Amino acid sequence: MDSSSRRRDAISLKELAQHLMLSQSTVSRVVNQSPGYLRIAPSTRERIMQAVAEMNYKPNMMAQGLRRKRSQIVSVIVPEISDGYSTGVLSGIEDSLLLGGYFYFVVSHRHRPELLHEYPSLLQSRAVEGIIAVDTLIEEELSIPVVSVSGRHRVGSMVNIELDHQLAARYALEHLKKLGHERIAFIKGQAFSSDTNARWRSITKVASELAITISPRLIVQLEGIGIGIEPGRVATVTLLERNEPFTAIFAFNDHAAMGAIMALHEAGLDVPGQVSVVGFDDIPGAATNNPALTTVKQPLQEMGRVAASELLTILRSDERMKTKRTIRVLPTFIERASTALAIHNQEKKEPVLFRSIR
Amino acid sequence: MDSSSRRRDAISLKELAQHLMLSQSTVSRVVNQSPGYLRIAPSTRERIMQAVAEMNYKPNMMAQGLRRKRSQIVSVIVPEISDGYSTGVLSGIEDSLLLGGYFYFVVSHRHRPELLHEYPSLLQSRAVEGIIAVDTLIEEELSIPVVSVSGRHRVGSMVNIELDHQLAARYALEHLKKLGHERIAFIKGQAFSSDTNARWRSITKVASELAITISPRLIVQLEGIGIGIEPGRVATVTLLERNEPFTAIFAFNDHAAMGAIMALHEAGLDVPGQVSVVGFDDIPGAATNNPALTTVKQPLQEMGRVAASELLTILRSDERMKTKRTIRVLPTFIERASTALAIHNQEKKEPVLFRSIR
DNA sequence: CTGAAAGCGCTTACAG
DNA sequence: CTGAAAGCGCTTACAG
Repeated sequence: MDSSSRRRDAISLKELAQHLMLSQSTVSRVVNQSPGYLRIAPSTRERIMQAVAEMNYKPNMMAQGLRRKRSQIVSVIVPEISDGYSTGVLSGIEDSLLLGGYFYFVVSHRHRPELLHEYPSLLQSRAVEGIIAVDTLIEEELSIPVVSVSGRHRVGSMVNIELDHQLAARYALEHLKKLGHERIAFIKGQAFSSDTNARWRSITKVASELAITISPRLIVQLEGIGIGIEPGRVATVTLLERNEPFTAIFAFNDHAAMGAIMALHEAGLDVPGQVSVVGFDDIPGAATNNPALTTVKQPLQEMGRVAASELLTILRSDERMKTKRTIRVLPTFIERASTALAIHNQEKKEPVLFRSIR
Repeated sequence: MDSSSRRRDAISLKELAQHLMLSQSTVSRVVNQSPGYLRIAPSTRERIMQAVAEMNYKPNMMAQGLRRKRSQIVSVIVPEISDGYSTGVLSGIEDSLLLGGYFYFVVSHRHRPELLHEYPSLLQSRAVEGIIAVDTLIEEELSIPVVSVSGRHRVGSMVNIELDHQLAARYALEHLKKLGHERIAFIKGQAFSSDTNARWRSITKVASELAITISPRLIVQLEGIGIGIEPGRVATVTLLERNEPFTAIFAFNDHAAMGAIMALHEAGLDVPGQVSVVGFDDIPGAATNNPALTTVKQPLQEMGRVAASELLTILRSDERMKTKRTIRVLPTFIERASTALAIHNQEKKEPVLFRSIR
């Protein structure tokens, strides 16, 4: 039986100290390299470090946390964990957090108000040191720092990681304009989605700069907390029923774009032959979608990484009440197969008119 | 300023007791409804409960954990968090766990051996009470219970949640057989994937029952820890280079199936016109893939839910060293657009021969 | 019916 | 250079 397969239960500082015939204080100091650590005799340090390794001593984080009043835990709160968006951000968060010696809880609220309300206090009772809110708006004022990823917070939130929505809108709109699209339909985000308004403002601004007219009859909005592509499909059906001609759709996110494409297909329309569709996010399924999605890519992992390292910075600096600030990250634009030249370009300056589906 | 917007810091049991002019013992007993709770005067109980609500008392879980030697935390370990598979399971896990009053850490090892080795002891030092291992093989023997989702464990693991691989193989193979496919290619899972062997055994077994011959030259295997569809694409390129005729591919998972379709397209082959492709898992992108994937669906959420509730059961029963057991869950079969009648059916009993791609 | 006391496993002034 | 002691916020025998 080699030492790696032998299983001992955790050993305590007290036992370790006894074994070494030293006080807990001394052992604790060298284990943690705490101030005063250097004043301890090198030979003693040596002995201690050796015993730590041999006996596989690991401090009990609950005791440590209780004493130091730091749990070394943060929490990430997302709308829905089985969603490409949250998941990309989470992956980036993990990178930064573990390097900093923190673990994280993840909780998802699924847009249920009770959960959204309960979680902060539940987490507080868990002595969580900070919160990263992904695409969710924290209403209550918390006594721990929160950094949010694309969710502007009235209160609490110290740092906001936000996409440069203006650049995003410019990418998409210039692309469509270059392809000759003039009648562009828009699928706005759900009212509860924290990005919805910021994104929409940028779109209208950029549209006017580019002299693109937005017809109110070509604006639809995602509704319901349904996950997946269904909300986008429904919105597009509504759009088609309005019987207002358009040659392109700019969707709030990739799911909505996929749903739009499904509705378009169901209505017998070709994408991108008759209608071009631009998505947003570049979630994993975007590239393999039918057709592959042209989309504005958010650097999700990077956003997570930045969020986590900002939170750690706040936690390390004792003055918790820093000034609020926003960190802007840049989108990129991915051209794939769901966009093409507007049809009236090849024919005669006249957008296609769709008959109502029903 | 109403009471909901006023922010107080956490109040301790001691302070609460002082305020009530009672001992901590008494207050603790009623807060926790611990044994002896009923012997306390109803009027006292009343007073305490009221104060708890008013002063918003929440026990400090670190102190509670230290004392009770229970952290009320478990950990989920997955290969990669931004992956449809893990994510589906996680979503189910959350449901059960939060109901039981547990929070969970999630860590992803990304197939890096150091991480795989380090995490168990890191988690142990965090006083995690149990581990749910998703598609990952824990090598070391742990002193805490682990339940695994589709990963057979030599050691440690108490409960295994496993798909009925035989039924899965039967679904896929019968489907292909019915469509007239006789020369079926197989993309096996990566060597490190814990499902690979079990699945393959079931496939060979069912194939022989159905009198389907598996040609060794039509077997390829996913390689590398690459994420996404690339490994499947590469494997399929290899397959095509072998120049051995086939009319269908049964892929290890949906990602691989998508990669296979990409490689097939690149080689100028139509799916499902010339080659049918069956996937596995039914991840979110499967339905919107081009073409939409016919696939064996794993009940991922259910698997997560069951895993979590089994773990909670073990944690609640003190006799930790229960007998090992396996819980089998059932797949379903989803027919979509990536499979069709074999070509030799329409023509003359002769499978298409592909020329080498290079 | 209720309380005083010990102790979970640590850290950290304070002292020498 | 090192140690004794207090205390973080709880729970739980033990006692009355």
